[in-house]
Amino acid sequence: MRNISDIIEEYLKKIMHSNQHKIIEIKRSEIADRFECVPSQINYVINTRFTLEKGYLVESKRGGGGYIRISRITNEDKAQLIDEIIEMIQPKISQLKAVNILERLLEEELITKREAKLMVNAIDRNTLPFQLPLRDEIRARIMSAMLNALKYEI
Amino acid sequence: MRNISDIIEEYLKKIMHSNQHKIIEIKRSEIADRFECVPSQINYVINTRFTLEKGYLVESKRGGGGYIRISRITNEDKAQLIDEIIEMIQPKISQLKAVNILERLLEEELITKREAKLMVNAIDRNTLPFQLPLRDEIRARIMSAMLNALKYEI
DNA sequence: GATAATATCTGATATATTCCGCATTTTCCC
DNA sequence: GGGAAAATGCGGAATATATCAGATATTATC
Repeated sequence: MRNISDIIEEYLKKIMHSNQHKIIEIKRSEIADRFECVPSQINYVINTRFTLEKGYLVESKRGGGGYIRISRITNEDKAQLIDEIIEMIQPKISQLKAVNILERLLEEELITKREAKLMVNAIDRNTLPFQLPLRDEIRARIMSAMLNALKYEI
Repeated sequence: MRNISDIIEEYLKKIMHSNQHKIIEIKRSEIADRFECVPSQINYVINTRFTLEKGYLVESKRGGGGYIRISRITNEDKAQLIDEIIEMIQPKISQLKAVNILERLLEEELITKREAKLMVNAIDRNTLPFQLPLRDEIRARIMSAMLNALKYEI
């Protein structure tokens, strides 16, 4: 007998694959009712089986009209490269090194010129009003966040 | 089944876009009757979905002959729009308002989905490890820097 | 059997929607 | 000029929905 988490996971993947766009939108309470468990059980299933590393993007909205939306996403090689870059820049990175990384991504056509310029501006020393080493730490955080946004196509 | 606020929002946007000048004038009570909700529900929809950050201007008149008028703010000049947004967000901006601005720029096709996502991640509260109001101030600076990168074509 | 990993649920918290009850403004009529 | 009708605005309560930390239970591994 499998556990309720496996059953819910299987159900969600089934309805996702039957959807041409590989995207589903659910209400926690409805799924919980259907499988006779508490609503936060759905959170557990989603947080453990539908992660970015496994190729899913989860978005949600609280309150009346709330929902949970799960999308399938792709492009593992690029994701891996970006993960390596993110790991490289922890826990802080200088502006010069950051710009070099962005130039590399531009050369490999993983980002556009506009995106490069946007990111360069976001992490410029004039944008971040802190002393070193805090400025380099904040720069690493912002850089990582932006790179994370590039890992997958939707 | 979606909630009544989303339905009213969609209806208002539809009649606005079918209008060449992107301006509509409504009576609260008429819309409320049409969608079978209380009149103040219209206030809620307008106050949350038709904000300045999202590119709308709302005017109204109470009393007999009262109305609500909603206009789409149009900007012929992209650089001017971005300058106005940069001015709007000084000296600090909340994450919600920033996201609304980016959605507006996305709607007007001034930025791509990827660029929007990149910027949303850069200014997310999880990226900026500060207490309020400093976090909103840093957010404004990063946002301004990124918007400045978009003012002109490369 | 001890420990680690995973699963399930509780209770608190965050966010969004809907409506109530009243305030305010404007127009019309006597 | 005053009162009634026609209109919108708003603070707050109630309700609807999701997330999350942590406690506890179950299962897996050694």
